[in-house]
Amino acid sequence: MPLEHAILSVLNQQPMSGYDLKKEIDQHIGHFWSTTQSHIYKSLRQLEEDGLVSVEEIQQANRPNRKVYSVTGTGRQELEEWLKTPMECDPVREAWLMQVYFAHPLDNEQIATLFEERIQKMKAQLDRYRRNTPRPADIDLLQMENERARELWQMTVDYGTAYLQFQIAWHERALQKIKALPVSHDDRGPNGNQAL
Amino acid sequence: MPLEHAILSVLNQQPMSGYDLKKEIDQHIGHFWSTTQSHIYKSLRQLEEDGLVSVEEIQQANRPNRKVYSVTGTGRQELEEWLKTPMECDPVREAWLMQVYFAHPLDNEQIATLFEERIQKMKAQLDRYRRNTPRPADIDLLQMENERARELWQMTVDYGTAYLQFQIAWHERALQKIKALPVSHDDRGPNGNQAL
DNA sequence: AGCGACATGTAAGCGGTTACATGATTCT
DNA sequence: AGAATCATGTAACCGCTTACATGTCGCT
Repeated sequence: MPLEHAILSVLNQQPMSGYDLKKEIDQHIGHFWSTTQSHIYKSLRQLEEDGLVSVEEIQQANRPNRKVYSVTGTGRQELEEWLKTPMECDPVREAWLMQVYFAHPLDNEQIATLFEERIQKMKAQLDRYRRNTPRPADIDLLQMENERARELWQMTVDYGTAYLQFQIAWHERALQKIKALPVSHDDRGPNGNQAL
Repeated sequence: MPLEHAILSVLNQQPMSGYDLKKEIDQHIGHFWSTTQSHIYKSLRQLEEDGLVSVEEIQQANRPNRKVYSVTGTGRQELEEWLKTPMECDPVREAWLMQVYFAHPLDNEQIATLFEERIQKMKAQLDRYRRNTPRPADIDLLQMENERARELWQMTVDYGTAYLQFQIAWHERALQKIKALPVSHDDRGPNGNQAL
């Protein structure tokens, strides 16, 4: 469903093929929503079935034909309604917290290492994020129609850094707590973890 | 996969049935990992197929038989390896950011409303979260073997509040930016949104 | 009489990913 | 010669959810 709305939104700005959609989506919202070719083609088929988009096949010499999709009237209605309906706030759901909760058979250093490695990974991720998302100077290259669009886009970029910084900060605070944890009474020295 | 490891971890503390697992999981990690009966039964079957757990069917008079699952040797090995391997940091992925990015055809007040409604929802969510997760006083009721386990559990609870607070704070900052956004040049007064 | 706890599951669907298939053209 | 770009998809799987099916017991 999320992808279908993204597709609808992009097509509303400009009709295009599945192939183009992939590039457009990667470029504009890829920093918070990755996707795949096959999923796009699948969603496109669904959208067509539901009458939200229409296709025009364009003959091409020397390369595969293109299927150019446009939003229909119904599609535009659906899009408008989606845009105006605030999204649900998903409940907290973090698989890695399982590891924290179930870590009690490990000794403090082992748990600390787990956190340190995650912190390293997240810092690397933040670095990559900053390198890969275009900065204000490059924005003109992604030709955005207006100032408004550019600022909204910038907000989505900022969310990513803010989120990663939050994660890193939380993990660093958590790491301090781990180090101050009472020593496991399961701990029998270097050969611990008898609970496993 | 995440659920399977949670099951393995719980069973490692104490063999039990699928029915009991559901309650145990809800109680202990439900604040960051919701699940369903059917998913548990399915995972249990998978774990058995993979030889990570074994079953013992217990005859009961006057009520359905129970199938009590225990972790096997292989299961314990798998569990240990999982516990010591730091989890991946998933890339940012937030469907609601789509709405932010694609909101440019709406006028400022409409976007602001979207944010305000989300903020309200998240505050309600935070309230519920605080009410529903047991506080330190109640912890003894969930009999946790030791101080260590209790503190790790507390960390997972704290993550939830920290996360929701972060979200709310980000949205509030974003709301201010929205209000300062240049007026849409699509804006034709009260009957705006000609781009839709 | 009706509901919730006890206890097991199946079937279908959802949104998504991974791997694979095809085949011409252009760039290095 | 080999890789990237253009352009379409299919099939199988993943983790998970929703809805449904079955049946007893004890409480109100």
